[in-house]
Formats: sequence, C-alpha cells, structure tokens
Amino acid sequence: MKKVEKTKITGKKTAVKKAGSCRKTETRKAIVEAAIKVFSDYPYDSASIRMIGKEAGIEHPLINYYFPTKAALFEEVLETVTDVYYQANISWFEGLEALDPETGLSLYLDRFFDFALKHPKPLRIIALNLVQAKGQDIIPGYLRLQSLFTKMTRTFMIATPLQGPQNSIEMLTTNFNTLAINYLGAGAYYASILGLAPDSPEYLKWVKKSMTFMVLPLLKQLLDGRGDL
Amino acid sequence: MKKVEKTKITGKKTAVKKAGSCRKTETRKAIVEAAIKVFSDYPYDSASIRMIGKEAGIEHPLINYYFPTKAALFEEVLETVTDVYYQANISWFEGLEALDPETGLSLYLDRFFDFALKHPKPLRIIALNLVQAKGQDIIPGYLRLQSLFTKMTRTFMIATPLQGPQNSIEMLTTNFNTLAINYLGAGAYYASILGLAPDSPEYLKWVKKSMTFMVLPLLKQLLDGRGDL
DNA sequence: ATAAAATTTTAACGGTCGTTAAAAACCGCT
DNA sequence: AGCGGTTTTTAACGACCGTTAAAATTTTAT
Repeated sequence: MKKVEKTKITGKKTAVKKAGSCRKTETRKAIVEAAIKVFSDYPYDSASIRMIGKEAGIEHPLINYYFPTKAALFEEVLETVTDVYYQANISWFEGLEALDPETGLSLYLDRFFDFALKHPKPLRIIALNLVQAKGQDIIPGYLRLQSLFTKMTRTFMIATPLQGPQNSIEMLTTNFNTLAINYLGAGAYYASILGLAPDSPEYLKWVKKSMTFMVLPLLKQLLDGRGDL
Repeated sequence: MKKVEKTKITGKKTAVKKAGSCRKTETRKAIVEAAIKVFSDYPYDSASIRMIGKEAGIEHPLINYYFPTKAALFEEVLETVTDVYYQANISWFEGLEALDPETGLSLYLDRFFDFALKHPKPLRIIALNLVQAKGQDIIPGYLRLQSLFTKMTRTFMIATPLQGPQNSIEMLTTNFNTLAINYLGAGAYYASILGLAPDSPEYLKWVKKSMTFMVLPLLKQLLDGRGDL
C-alpha cells in the first residue's frame, strides 16, 4: 500500500517518501489531532495520555513512542493552536483600513466568529489553560500563551491606524482579547448565565453586540487620536 | 473544655454547645480554611484531599469524617467564597449615588482592589474554576459560580441609577465583571504579559486605568439614559 | 524469502487519587 | 479507675496517572 519509487536508471534503494505519506507521520498527526481534541475539553492536568490514545484509536503507550513526555505533546499542541489563532487573527484585519469604525469592527467580529465556530478548539485550549496555578507548577508551554497575547497586541497596533498613545492601544486590545477569549473560549459559562445555548446564534449575537457596545466608542476615540483619559 | 449545661429543673442530658466552641467545629473550620487556600492555588480537579489535609495539619482521611466527599467540601468552599464576594460587591456601591461617574467609578475600583488585595482567594477560586470542561464533567457547585454573576448584575442595576435599556446594563456589568475576574483572579498571567509583577502597585494601576478607560464612557452614556447602540 | 528495521501492542512499574474500615487516642462522666 | 462516645490516625482498597521495557507485529530492504 505504501508508495515506493525506485529510480529507473540507477535503481537507488532510497525510498522517496512524500512528506507525511508514510505511516509514521500519519499516526503522529493523528495523535496531535486527538490531543487537540482532548486538550480542548480538559485542562492540561486533567487531560490524560490514555484519553488521547483512545481518541486517536491507538494504545496509549504509542504516544510515548512519538513524544517523549505528555508535556512535549502539549507544547506541540500549544504551538500549533496558538499559531493557527495568531495567523487567523492577522487575516481578520485585511482590508479594514478603508472602512469606517462601525463596519470595520463589524466585519472584524464576523470574521472572528466565523473562525471561532469553525475552529473552536484553539480558543478552548487557550481559555482552559490561561488561568493556572501560580508559583511552582507552571504549565508546559505557558510562555507561548503569553507571547500570543503580546503578538496579537502588536498585530492590532500595526494593522489599525490608531493615533492614541501606545498605552491606550494596549489597554484596548488587551481588554478586547480578554473578553473575546472568555466569551468564545468559555462560552458554556457565559451563555448559560444569559440563559442561552453556547453555540446558538442568539448567544453570538449577544457577544457581538456586547463587544461592539464596549469597544466601538473607544475605537472612534483612538481613530481620532484622542486616546488619553 | 466543652461547655455543657444541664437544665436546672429537668436535668436533661442534651448538651448545649456554643457554636464553634467545641473541638469538632474548630477542626471543621480549619479544614474549610485549608481547602480555601488549596482551591485558590489549584482548580478543583488538580487540588487533592491530601494537599488540604497537609495544609490543615491533619491526616487527610479526617476530612471525610467531616465531609462525605471532596465535592461536598468544594461546594461549601464555593458557597463561602461566592457569598463573601457577593456581600463585598454590594458594599462597594455604598454612597456612590451622590458622586459623579468619574469619582464614583474610581471609588468603586479602589474599594474593589482593596478587597482583592486583602482577600485574593475568592477571586482566584472563581477564576480558576470558571472555565471548565463542557458536557459531562461539570464541576460541583458550578451553578453557584453562575448565580454569582447573575446576582452581581442585579446588584449593579439596583445600586446605580442607570437609565438605559436593560440589555445595555447587562452587557456593561458582564463585561466589567469578566475583566475584573480575569485581571485580579488571573493576575499572574496578565501582569507578566505587561511585564509587571501581579501584586505590584504598577499592575493594579494599569488595571484601574484600563478598566476606567473601558467603562467610563459607557457609564456616562448610561447615566444619561442613552444606552442603545 | 529472509533478515533488519520500524511500528504497535502488551504488561507492568511506582505513584497519586478519593474513599472506607478498623484501630488508636482522647474526652467527659460516674 | 473504668466506661461510652467522640475525634483522629493508621492501613488499605481499587482506580487512574505517566512512563518504561519487552514482546509482537508490520514494514522495508536485500
């Protein structure tokens, strides 16, 4: 079943594998995918290698054949999902410069929600592991979560023509992203407070309205260059 | 050491104990206090009965003598801390009606921060357990976390003379409390993003500035009765 | 076809978990 | 002093955890 090509002329014995075509990288991918699923349902400490193995349809020690430790697997998962989220975040700003604040923000939020609906796991993983034990027991790859936030702030400052002091922009983006991660990463909590279903259009509508209500005045303010208090 | 009173006339043998004076209720209290400490450092699943026993200076099975299960202990902890937080939240509004939005909000935040510094554990516990596994494995006492949010929204609506539509008030308080719980309950995360220490005056200053920046415009708006979008 | 190598499964280790049962210690009382 | 009841400790159970080692299987190369 596996593709093996011999060079016609030389008969070289080196198998030419397409990247990701051999069994090895396939199960490795399956493991990462299963891990993403499990880590989006349980925080790092509560998720277990055995859950991930079951989700991937393999025996759990096989995971240690591909990843030395649970921590290493989690770090790869974090790297993957934070990168996906970061790249997506950049794309949501495309073409927004030409628009006025209202429609710009609306479009941004629509793109954001569209992504969150199609790929809920990254946000869940981030939200689940963001608040963690202080002091000794730091979660593996925790720095990646922090740098994600920092990078998203930078993206925001580069992508929007805000004129206010850097302080205000930092506050705006931090507040905005904090709310976003909570509402979309911990939707089950906030939705049920509001008496709604986490994935219902009503809830998303509320989130959009709520975040617009919160951010739009400040956005206008900063676009005018009056970002101070 | 135990206070026992016999009714002079009948000689009844029922012991009349002052609440909290006998050894039993003392260790019970110690257990709850130790549990609050541990549950403020680790989320429900990661905290263990053994940690709590060690923190309380007792052998861990003694906990099961006072509480049938870990879940029951956690529920009592949640009931305690959410109530403390709820009552405190009410007190922060006292005398604010007479003030203009700026000084009112400033005073409210000062009271809030003062509380958070003196009693960091309730906010930590709330923040640590708010985002949790969806579906099957719900955390014991989770409903209490939700009702806390609902009750704080009601408090806000009663305590402030806001004129806007109920929707806007709900959005404002939800956003506000969400930010508060994150910034003060998960300070280690946000502070280090900003390059500050979680308990430093600088960080608290940033939080105050940031939340004022976010909320003040909307507050003015709602006090004028123009809360719609 | 056969040997070598890579992949997967099986079994098991030491450890921590929540909980239970029995023994031990402590208490107030006659 | 000795008894009855309460509180605390000790020991242990079964379950799950991450990880390791070896056996079994499958794939690759000659």
